[in-house]
Amino acid sequence: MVLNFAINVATNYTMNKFLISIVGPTAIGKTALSIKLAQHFNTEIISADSRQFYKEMSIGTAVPSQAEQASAKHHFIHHKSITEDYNVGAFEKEAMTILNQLYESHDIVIMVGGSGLYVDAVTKGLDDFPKVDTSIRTALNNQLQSEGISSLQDRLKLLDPLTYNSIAIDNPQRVIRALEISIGSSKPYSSFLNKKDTKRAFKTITIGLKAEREIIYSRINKRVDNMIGEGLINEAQNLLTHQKLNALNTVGYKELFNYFNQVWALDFAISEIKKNTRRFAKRQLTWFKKDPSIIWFDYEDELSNILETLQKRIKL
RNA sequence: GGUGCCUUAGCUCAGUUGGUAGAGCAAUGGACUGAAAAUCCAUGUGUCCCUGGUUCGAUUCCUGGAGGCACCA
Repeated sequence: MVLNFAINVATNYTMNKFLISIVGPTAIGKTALSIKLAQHFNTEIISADSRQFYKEMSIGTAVPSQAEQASAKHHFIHHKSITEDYNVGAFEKEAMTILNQLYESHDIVIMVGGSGLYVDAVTKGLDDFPKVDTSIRTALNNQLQSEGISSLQDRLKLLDPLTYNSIAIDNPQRVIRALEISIGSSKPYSSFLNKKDTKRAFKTITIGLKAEREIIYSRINKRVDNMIGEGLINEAQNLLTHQKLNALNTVGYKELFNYFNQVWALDFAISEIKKNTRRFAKRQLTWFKKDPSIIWFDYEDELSNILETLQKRIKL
């Protein structure tokens, strides 16, 4: 205990590495800001966007353009295939590896992304869970199909009453996740929680971009139209054979699959993309709103204002 | 110009045999520890077109008006 205390004091005292994390709803201008900051601080960018990982998707995920990627080095863009299994835990580990490498030659690194869970995985850390066989999840999903959620709930109540009482019990993904860990490890899911006292070797400064809801929504509508103009329909059509993959359970693609499968008219599919993107933005706002450490700026604020705030907090 | 029908939530509409109203969609609020652009939970926001009358009481019935649609001229 005494030793741990001493180490913590020592790391805090010498901490002079910074992660500037940029968050906010989709289509508000995070990418542009991240590149300006990367250029200003002569550093690189970590992307925390759960769909920009996949190299088969570009237009619908609003991946930074070639020019943008040329003006600042990006990590975690197009580094995985949609056919690979990928998740937050793997992302956290890879991100920490890259960050440690970057901090050898940089004092400041930029992170940008709209996936709140992935952002928090880097800044706050996740608990360690044992790896369990994927067949368990498959079996649980089959059980959900054949017997309904209540049979899964009953099972969880037996294996992990603590989790049964604390999670959103109507949410199949939560119930199945808790069950697969409890079954696969023979220990309750809850027994793995809050075990890790995460200490990062860098200090995080989080910048949030905000705008009136109406402005966000009109930017979303415009962006979707632009995506269609840039060839999203063709990009989605080429992925139709993979439509069942989790990576393609993605706004912009799943709606067009309904068009290709002759369930929806094209105009309707496009308006659904807009609607689902609006709802996505709303969920992002809900996530980020509750983090009191975020320093918010209007999407039209001058870069100099943001830099001024950052300079005050960065003491190298 | 005549006749008929319509006007209620952001949209499409239901309804009240007279006691100030409710569905779907849209929207809004929230949750979130390896599916997270995923998944799940909660919420009805209203000059019932205007005016006058009847009535204890009118969004509902009656008079007049406005707007819309259809048909006839």
